[in-house]
Amino acid sequence: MITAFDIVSERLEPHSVRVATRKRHRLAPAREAGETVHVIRSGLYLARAAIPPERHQILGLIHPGDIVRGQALPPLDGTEITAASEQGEVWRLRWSTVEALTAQDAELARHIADRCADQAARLALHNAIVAGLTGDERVAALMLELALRTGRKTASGVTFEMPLSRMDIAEHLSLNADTVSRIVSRMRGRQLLAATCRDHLVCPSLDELAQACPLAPAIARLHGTHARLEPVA
Amino acid sequence: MITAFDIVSERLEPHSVRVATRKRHRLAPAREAGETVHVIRSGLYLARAAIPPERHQILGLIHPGDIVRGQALPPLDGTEITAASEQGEVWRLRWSTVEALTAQDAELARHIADRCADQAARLALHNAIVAGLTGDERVAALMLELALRTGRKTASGVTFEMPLSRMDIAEHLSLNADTVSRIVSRMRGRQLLAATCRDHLVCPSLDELAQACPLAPAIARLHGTHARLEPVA
DNA sequence: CGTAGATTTGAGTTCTGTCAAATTTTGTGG
DNA sequence: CCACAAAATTTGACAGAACTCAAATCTACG
Repeated sequence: MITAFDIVSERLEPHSVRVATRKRHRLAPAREAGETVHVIRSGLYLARAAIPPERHQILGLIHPGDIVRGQALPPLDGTEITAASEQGEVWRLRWSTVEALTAQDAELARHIADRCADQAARLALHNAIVAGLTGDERVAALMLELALRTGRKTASGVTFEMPLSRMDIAEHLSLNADTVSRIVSRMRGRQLLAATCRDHLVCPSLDELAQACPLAPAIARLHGTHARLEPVA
Repeated sequence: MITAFDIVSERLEPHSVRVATRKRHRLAPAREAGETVHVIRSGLYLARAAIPPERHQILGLIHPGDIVRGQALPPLDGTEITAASEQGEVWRLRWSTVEALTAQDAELARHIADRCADQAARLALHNAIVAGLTGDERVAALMLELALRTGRKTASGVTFEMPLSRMDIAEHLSLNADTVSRIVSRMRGRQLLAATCRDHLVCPSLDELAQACPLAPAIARLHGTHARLEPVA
């Protein structure tokens, strides 16, 4: 099956610079002169910014398939994209190149516009999550998102990578690292989550996790019920 | 001077349905089948959604010039656009129409893509504001945004329309209506704001208001230092 | 002028943040 | 492979900001 991801990849690849990243690798997007686009191929990334004085804020999670142009990031100091996963790959190119290509290729233009709209919807949903839910519900939302995106069905439940530190989670969900720790402990106690090795979690039941988050249906619709999670036929 | 707004308007007008709105008028965007686009001509609008059970959340403020396609809103129940201003005008058309037009017109495509990127940047900035600032700072951020967008220089300072109720502000900033009331009272006490008639506020000094919000520079960059606010030459 | 709705304000509660100490994990060198 | 230092996480005690509930005002409008 040819996906939108494939089409975008095929068209942009010849004009892209491949960047292999390791954890904490930082990409510096340009907003204006020589505006850049980053196309995420694999791995999880974070858009972050500094809030004066001495604070950091995660603006959003960036997943494979996402297309991030510099102008779509706010003009905050220290705005950058950092790799959360141990390894990942990003393609970098200039927005002017993308403009030239989409002017010739309506299909590409459509896929890129759709991608940007989806990402805007995710940002808005994240607004709703942070603004409208309790700490516990927010953490459940994040776990659900990662489980749906990267989880794999195993004997004990859905196993997924958790590349974010407590501090990252806190900055993403507008909580405190200590509070996040408490909430995760509580969730382990309620059997909503279990740790396997470090950096990996198991969710025994996605349904129960979804119960813990009022906005779970919307998260599922935007992050997809991944094929890997379906019972094997 | 021909602005991007003019170009977009000129091209889309023949294909649009004009909608004149009054306060609390609700527009229902379609996400999928017959996906809609709303082009804001005048007035302030709110994107809102319901959070089960019995809660509402404002996803973002929508200003004149903004282009809102259905797919850029999250798939939450009760997602809609409501008019905040007493009167406003919106043009409604189908996204498929916009796609057909942009395929023929690279300039239009560029302006629309830029607009969507700016709006994404605003969403991300709003994330940072709600997630990273105190209640007082958030309210200052909102007041600054509205003052920059719609303010006019008068003898006593910058006068601007405040079409949002305390409840709206609370839902937008993730606070409680009572708390918003307290914060605004405190700001009046500190001379950061004063009320003229109902629905209108005066800010004696935008600089002092900006001092009260750590992210003021980014807000100013995204919402512009409006010409009306410049001292008359 | 009177009523319905919005706003303001007070009192008490709860959740989360702050700080500090204990514990676990990770990375490095022997 | 083990020991040790550095970093991250967990947990407790306390403080503070924001929420809830309720009553008092204020405003809009018929």
